[in-house]
This record gives sequence, C-alpha cells and structure tokens, in this order.
Amino acid sequence: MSREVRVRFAPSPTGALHIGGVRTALYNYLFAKKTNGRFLLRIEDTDRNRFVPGAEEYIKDALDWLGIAPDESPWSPGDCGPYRQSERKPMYMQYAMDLIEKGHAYYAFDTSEELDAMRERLTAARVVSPQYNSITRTQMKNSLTLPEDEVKEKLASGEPYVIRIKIPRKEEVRLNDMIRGWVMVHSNSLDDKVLMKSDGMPTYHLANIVDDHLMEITHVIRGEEWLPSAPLHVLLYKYFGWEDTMPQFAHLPLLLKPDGNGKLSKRDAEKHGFPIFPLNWKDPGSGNILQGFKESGYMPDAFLNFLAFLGWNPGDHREIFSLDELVDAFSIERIGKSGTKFDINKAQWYNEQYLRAKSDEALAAYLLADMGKEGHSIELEKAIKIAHIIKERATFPSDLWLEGKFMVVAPTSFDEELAAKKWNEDAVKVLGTYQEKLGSFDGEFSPETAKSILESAAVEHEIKLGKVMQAVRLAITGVGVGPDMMAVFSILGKKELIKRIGFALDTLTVS
RNA sequence: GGUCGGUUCGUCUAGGGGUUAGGACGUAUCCCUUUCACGGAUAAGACACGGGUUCGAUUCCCGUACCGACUACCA
Repeated sequence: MSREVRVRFAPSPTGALHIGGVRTALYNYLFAKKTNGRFLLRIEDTDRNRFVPGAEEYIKDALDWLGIAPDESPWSPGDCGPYRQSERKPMYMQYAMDLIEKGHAYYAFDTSEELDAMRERLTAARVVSPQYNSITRTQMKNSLTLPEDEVKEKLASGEPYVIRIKIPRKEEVRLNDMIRGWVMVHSNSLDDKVLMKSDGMPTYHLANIVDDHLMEITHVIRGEEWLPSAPLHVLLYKYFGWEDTMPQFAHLPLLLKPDGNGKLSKRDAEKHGFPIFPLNWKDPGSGNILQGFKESGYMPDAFLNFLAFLGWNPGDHREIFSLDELVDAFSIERIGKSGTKFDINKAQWYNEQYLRAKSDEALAAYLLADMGKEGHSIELEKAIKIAHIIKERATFPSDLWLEGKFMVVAPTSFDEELAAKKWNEDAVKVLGTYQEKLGSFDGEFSPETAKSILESAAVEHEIKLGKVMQAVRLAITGVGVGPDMMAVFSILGKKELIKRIGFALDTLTVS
C-alpha cells in the first residue's frame, strides 16, 4: 500500500498564528514537497466562541509571505472541500451516529452544573482526577443509564445533549510515533471525551479524525501538545474501522520561552521586545499590536531557514539552506525530541547572513524606499554603491538607511565628545589645505585620488595623517564610526566634500 | 495529584559502548582594518544524579531529580 503522501496543517483561527504554528506548517510543507505529496490547510473553527475575525487571513498571509502556501485550502480548494470545519458541519453527525450504533458512543444529557457537581463530589472524595469515564458515567444522565424510552423522549423533545465516546475499561492503546517511537497508554486513564457538542458542532477530536480520513491524510505532523490525546484518536480510527488507512503520527517538540520555563506564549513577545509572530497582528479586542518578524525587518528566506533549524538539523555542519535545499535535506527522522528554546540571536544572525548575500542592487531598492519615506532621493547608481559599503554592518534592510543616511544628508551637528578630543589645530590645517586642493583638482575622483590628495595636504604641514584621521571623519560624517573613509569620499564626490569640510571648519571650534 | 513526553556547552545541536565529546549562535582575546563593523584565528564552555549490565558507559536498562505538555461541550 503506497498512497500519495497528503499532510495537513490545521490551525484554529483564534488569533495570530505564532511561530510554533508556522514551524509546524513549514515541516508539513517540507515533508509534502520532499515526498512529492500534497500539503493541505484546514481551518479548524468548530468553536464559534473563540473565532477571531481576521485570523484566517492572517494565516494565509503568513504562509504566502514565507512562500509555503498550501496546495489545497479554503482559498485554493482541491477535491476534498470544504476546507473549513464550520462549513463541513452537516457531515459529522452521521459519523457520531455510526459510533453510537456500534456501541462506541452514547448520548449524555448532563448539564454543566451537574458536571461540576460530579467533579466536586469526586474531588471531595479525594478521587485524584475527576473525569467522565467508565466508572462515573454509571451515575450520570446518559443513554447508558437512562431507560431507552426516556432517552428517546429527551431526544424528541429537543433537550440538549452531547455525544461522548465510550472508552473501554481495560485496554492498552498504542501508537508508533515517527519521532517518539512506541507510546502506550492504558484506557483507564482516558475519559469519555465529548465528540458532538450540544450546539451540533463536533469537537476537535471527532472533526479531526473524520476530516483526516475523508481528506486521505497519510501523516499527521503536529505539536507535542496533542500527544496525550493521540491514543483517543487511535481508538476513534479503530471504532470507525479505518485502521488500515490511519495516518502516521509525528509529534513535534514544543517551542519554549527564551528564558525560564514553559511554552512560548504571547506574553513573551511583549516581555522581550522581539517578535514571535510572523506578521504584525492587531488584536481586535484590545487594539494592541503584536510585532511581526516581517515588519521587524526579517526576510522570509532567512526566517524560514531559522525556523527550520528549531528542532531539526540536516546531520552535517551546513547552516544556510534555501527553501528548495530544505526540501531536499528534510526528513522527519532528524527532528529532535526535546523542547527548543527560542533564541532571537540566531534569528538575527540568519538575517545578517541573508542580507549580506543579497545583491547590491536588491539592497539599493530597500535603501531608496526608506529614504523616500523621509523625502530624500538619489540616483540608483549611488544607492548601489552605498548599499555595497553599508550591508556588512546591517542586520535588517532598514539599517541600510539608518547607517547610510550620512552619505545622503550632510551632518548638521557633530559628536561633541569626539570633537573635544580630536578636533585640533592640526586637523584644521590639514582639512583647510585639503579643501583647497580638492577645489583645484580636476582629474578623475576615486578613492585613491581622494586619499593621495589628503596625504599631500598632511605632508604639507608635516602632520601624520593618522593623527587627524578621526577629525577628518568627524568633519565629513559628524560621528566617529562608519565605513572606510576613502570609499565614503569617492561616493560623496569632490563638491560635497568641499562643502562638508567648509561647514565643519565654520562650525567646530578648537578648544 | 494523575497520564504522557523530555534531559549533551548559556542557547540551538552532532555523536554514540572505547572520541582530545564535533559544529553553530552568543561571550572573550588576538589578527586584519588610520574608526566601527565584516572577515580570519584562538579561548572559555556540556553528556542532570544514583544504581545496574559490561573489560569499559555520556551512549543500553532501572530508579531518582528536574523540566514540559495534557488533564473543557478549546483547539
């Protein structure tokens, strides 16, 4: 039996999709592409109370941004639609009924008050974990305890009910997880989970199994938080009689807080000031904006590369992988078992690597766009040159303008501390002479000529160039650090240099 | 509490019965650079603990500790 590989990413539209979800999507995508299979996206919106407007669009936009769009989804349906569980609502009841007929499920009429009372009673009796199970169900209001007539009457009269799975009393449930190996659970630790809610919607457990079956899913790659309910899912496959096509499970290690312990959460984003969401997200309730990787300056290929390595590695020392290379190298066997702390440093490093690998032309476009927002513009040619000398000191594309602005806009003030230390008679003399020499020079202006003229100015006053170099930088750029001066000189050009030196000479005073 | 899962440098990880336990991020130092950064080099830095099994265990087994997930008519 070799079926075409079909995997799915099945998020709930309850808010912004965080980085852990994005990684789950990525691994699903990589596995699908690696095996020439298909990657589907299914929206699990069976809980109307938690539905958040915009969340679904957010998921789509995030995957599009990263270039890992699904082959089948609500917005690009295949043959297994609909791809939203809310739209599949009419399909589920028949499966629940099937289970009831087979004796693997039953109606339950208990109100939430009655359920609370039961739990309280059990807690008071010091039962360790109060649950609706093979023991307690005998004392509750359900089709197993009530006379058949009464059950029929309740159903006919429209009394609210749920359908619960009937977990067997003594049974070893086992599953072979692709990442964790054999996992065994005894059925007496499972409870009679609700399959159909009183509003007529299925719960996650039912919808998930039915949909995975109908959509012919072959591998379920999801977060570790699902491991405890996996035995329940295995039982459902068995009761439906779908064991032969039951997907293989792979439960991914969790993404942990950067500091301390616990699962990465929304609070961590606010706490640390760095993003844990792919895109900006404005919470419709509070109006708060959560920072996205995209808007923070992370590039999709760099972010993807970073994400792939959170819990997976290729087994050799390579670190930089394009999406295609990731597809090629990916295997579920090489996914780790233990939780992964999220480290923003590594994300930054990846971004720097990708930024440096980009062409000067591509980077010039970022630079031009950013300066345009502040009303500045220069020729493309010049922008390319600036991008070239600035990119090595940038982490984000926006750093290009931040760090390169001085090449476009002349300084209007000077670093006072540096001026106090380095601005002296010698500097004034050399710069004065340099300015004159530049004025009378009319050959080809290059980094070399810029330098030789400056050297000759220094020689004229018998001053070592090194002594005044910091002052020269100060005069031209206003600050003490920056890229190679001669490269800066040649980009600025003769006229601009003369102007800037003039301004510095007029403004700065020797103390 | 119960069930399940996990544990190699600060972090991400490779490895696997005999290794100087390898790499990357970060950190430090040096080199390069008339500055900073980049780049290059070097350094510090780890097998949670206790029992087995074994000639030998970081690796296999069992316990303990610690961490995490789950324990809803949420997914």
